[in-house]
Amino acid sequence: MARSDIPDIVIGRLPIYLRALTRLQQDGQEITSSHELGKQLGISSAQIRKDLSHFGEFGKQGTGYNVASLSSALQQILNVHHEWQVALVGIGDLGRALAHYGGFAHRGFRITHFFDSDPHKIGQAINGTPIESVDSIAEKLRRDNIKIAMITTPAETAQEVADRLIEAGIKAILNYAPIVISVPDEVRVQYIDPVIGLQRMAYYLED
Amino acid sequence: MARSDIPDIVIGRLPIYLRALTRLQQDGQEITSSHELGKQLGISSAQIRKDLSHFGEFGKQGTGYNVASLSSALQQILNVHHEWQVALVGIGDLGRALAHYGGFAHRGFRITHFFDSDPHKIGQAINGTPIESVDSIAEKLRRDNIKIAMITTPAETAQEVADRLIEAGIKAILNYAPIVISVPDEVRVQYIDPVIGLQRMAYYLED
DNA sequence: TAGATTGTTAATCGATTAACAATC
DNA sequence: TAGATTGTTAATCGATTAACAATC
Repeated sequence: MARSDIPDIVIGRLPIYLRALTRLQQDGQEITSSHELGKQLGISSAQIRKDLSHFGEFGKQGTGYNVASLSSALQQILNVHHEWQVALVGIGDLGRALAHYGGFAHRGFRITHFFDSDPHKIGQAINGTPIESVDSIAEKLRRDNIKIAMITTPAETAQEVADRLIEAGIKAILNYAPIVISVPDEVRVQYIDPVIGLQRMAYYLED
Repeated sequence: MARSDIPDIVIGRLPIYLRALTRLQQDGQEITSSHELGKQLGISSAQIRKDLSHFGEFGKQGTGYNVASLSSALQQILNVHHEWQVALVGIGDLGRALAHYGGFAHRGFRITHFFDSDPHKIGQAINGTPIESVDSIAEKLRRDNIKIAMITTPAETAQEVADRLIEAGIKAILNYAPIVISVPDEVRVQYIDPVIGLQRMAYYLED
């Protein structure tokens, strides 16, 4: 089945499955089933089987799935079986926290490029790598063929930064700035805004 | 229409609308339309009108919506017209970054309680408020009637922390730990894991 | 009045789930 | 063999969109 024929909502669940499988693997569990996974994730077993069926047959009737091989298959499908280098723009508290976050390493990503516009920050080292000027984004990212970037600037500069990243050939942006950015069709954007999640839950709270 | 009759997916878009309206308001724009909002957000105008229609009539034919009053209406609907106090458990780099983040203040939330299990951190002040022991979660959150919490601990302790929070009467959890936690039906959980977003986008990248 | 935009209906589209034959 | 679980089909369910009367 062609890459573009598979619903994006299915793609969105694959990383969740992968995360759960990795955890099972760490716990030393060798076999699992769509029922067990579903119960753990709050997803129906039928949905898990249907989702996986878009990509092939990974299970064994009567038994279930081998945790290691399904995990490995999902890594291949998601393109995270090797490590992507990632650029980070905006070195504030959040940017630094992400730079120090150990959770990227074994899940397919490593932040290798840091950019900021503040002359006081440029030249400072993070994880041994110097922070560079946003003016050099195009040059550096093209040189190293970087395809993924994270934006952790204030909302006011996020669109401008996005424009520079796109000019530099970036194809995937994780945007922490609380604003929707406009990008060409071939560039993907994911958003992280904690307040969106909080407000969504506040709706259901008694006041 | 009753609270529970409205699809959660609709609720999930309201904070996006509110965020865009707040921005328009800051820019001094007084009137907008479902078409303008939709174009900005990448959502169809029909969907925006349909979503809003669950809650009443907020526009004027031929004109559109008054930015200030629609914004205010959405704040009321979402229950963020007053400020919620929020507890934060896990004071690592990410916890500190959230504690210093200025973006909660005018969107309905303020972090007022900090917890950690590390004796070296307990007693330290953040924003003038001391970090307290996770052992005092139940006591402190019940005393102050806190309903919302954020978890920024490692995955290993997230479920245990969630259990404590639920025991303390918390009804909404924003979970930054990369693990699905199990909670009773009356408790809502939202997840933030940057790697999930990165992996989802990696699928579409050429390798 | 002419133009624009809402709120709403009905049609379309797509996602989820129930059920089961196949089979380990 | 009996029990369990997959992969898949068809039915159900729900969400999105097109279209338009109402009306500012």
